[in-house]
Amino acid sequence: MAPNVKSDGRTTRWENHRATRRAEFVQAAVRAIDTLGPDASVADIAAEAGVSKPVLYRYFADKSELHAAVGAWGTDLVLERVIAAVLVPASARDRVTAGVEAYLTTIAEHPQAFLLLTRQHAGGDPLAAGKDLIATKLSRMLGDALRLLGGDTGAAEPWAHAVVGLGSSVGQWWLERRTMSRAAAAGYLGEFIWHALSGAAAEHGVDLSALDPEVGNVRPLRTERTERAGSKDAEQ
Amino acid sequence: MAPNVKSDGRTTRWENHRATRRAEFVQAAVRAIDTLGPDASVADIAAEAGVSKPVLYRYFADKSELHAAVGAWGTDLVLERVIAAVLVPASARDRVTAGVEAYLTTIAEHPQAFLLLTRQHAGGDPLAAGKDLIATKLSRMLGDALRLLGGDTGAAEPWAHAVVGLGSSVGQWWLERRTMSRAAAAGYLGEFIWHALSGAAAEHGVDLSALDPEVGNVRPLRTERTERAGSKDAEQ
DNA sequence: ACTAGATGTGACCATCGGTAACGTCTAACT
DNA sequence: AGTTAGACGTTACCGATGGTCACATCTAGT
Repeated sequence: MAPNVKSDGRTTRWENHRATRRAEFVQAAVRAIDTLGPDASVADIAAEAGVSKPVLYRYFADKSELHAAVGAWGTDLVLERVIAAVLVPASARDRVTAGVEAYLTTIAEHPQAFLLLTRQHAGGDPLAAGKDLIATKLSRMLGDALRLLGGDTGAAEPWAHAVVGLGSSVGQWWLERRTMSRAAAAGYLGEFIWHALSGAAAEHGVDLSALDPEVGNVRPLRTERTERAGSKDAEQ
Repeated sequence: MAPNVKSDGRTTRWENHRATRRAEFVQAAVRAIDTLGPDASVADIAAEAGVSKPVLYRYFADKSELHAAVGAWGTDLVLERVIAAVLVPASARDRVTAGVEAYLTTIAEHPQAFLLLTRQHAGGDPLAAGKDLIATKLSRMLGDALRLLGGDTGAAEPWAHAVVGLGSSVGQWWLERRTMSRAAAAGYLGEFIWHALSGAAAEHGVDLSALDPEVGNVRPLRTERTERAGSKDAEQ
């Protein structure tokens, strides 16, 4: 018999199911967006998932919440890849470029879905889009780094938003007009970010490139896989 | 009889009027957006202008074209202010910060309208939003500067988009959560941009701060106000 | 057997971008 | 003079889309 004799086993029966179902719908949304573009309608997404609209609306309050879920999925994917790339043992600057390259590689896999992330959240909607999610996490990382280095932690937030906006804008540009190879774009972009960060660090008497091979204590970037349930990569 | 020659004084009579009327509608759109937010409907804008929808649609093919017009207006305004601020005689770095401060000041005057500029253009719509306009102009400026300095002109486009995206993202963040003063935000942002550009320049053997007081030939920035002239496709 | 809670659908509503049809005014042409 | 071109303006309507309702069904726990 069931071990959990809460008030009703009939209520708790679904709790597990609902999470997996919701994840399925997010994947369906990603597929629909990949094929139909970021303006895919809710009906399109429902059709892709093989259900009708009201079913979707039982899992997501409105369209923006669905978009936010897609954004969270994309955020996790991008962060995962970028962090993995940055952790490789190399010079600090090369690691920045590697991170940028991983970023471009990832968004190139889902170009349409990525465009959703760059969209600002619609007016009046309190739910934050993917960009804000990444900016918040990055802001925390930068803040920790600045604190360790004895820098001005006030810079963390604006710089985090700067890097995110920069990445989103250049990413979109690169996806739409592929006027240069991924490696070239990553090189230019990495150069830009590296100089911005290392220059600022140098101004405060810290030499970032000093910590090249030995990744000691000055690394606040923990792997920090978001403990969101589910393997997002199982797809297609 | 009716001559087949176009003796159209009747045709040319309106050409001047239409331009001013269109500008009026753009201003009405800005007012409506300022009060109702960036999602103001076409009907709202028409009401603000004191006309009905079909009148608007005689001047703008669709909503995105109206938005593009608002974007062009904002672009001109921002560029005008920033360029004026950058032209002040001071150290190169101070001028960067002054430009950033002018930028923040300008967008703070029309926060809602500014959000329109940050929105990406809708899917399938070939019309570029304000961000792309600025990015294109900035790209040309950077390209000229890089050519003069003997740098790699390939960096112009990605860097231009980087700066624009960075500005748009940080601008939006600063407008929404005013967690720091304008001067502070401008300081951090200016620091970031300055190090990115000067660091890259230094890598190519150019010292940007060398050209501090005398602003000589390294100035491809023309004032270039586009909207007044009417035809904004004067150059590509 | 009964119930809770999820599953599912087709029909429906409200909003909004965009258009059609219709009519008026006025300066320029004949 | 009368005619004409081209703008002015409105009401009413269409179509797509986000979002909801009412109603029916299935299944596991009580």
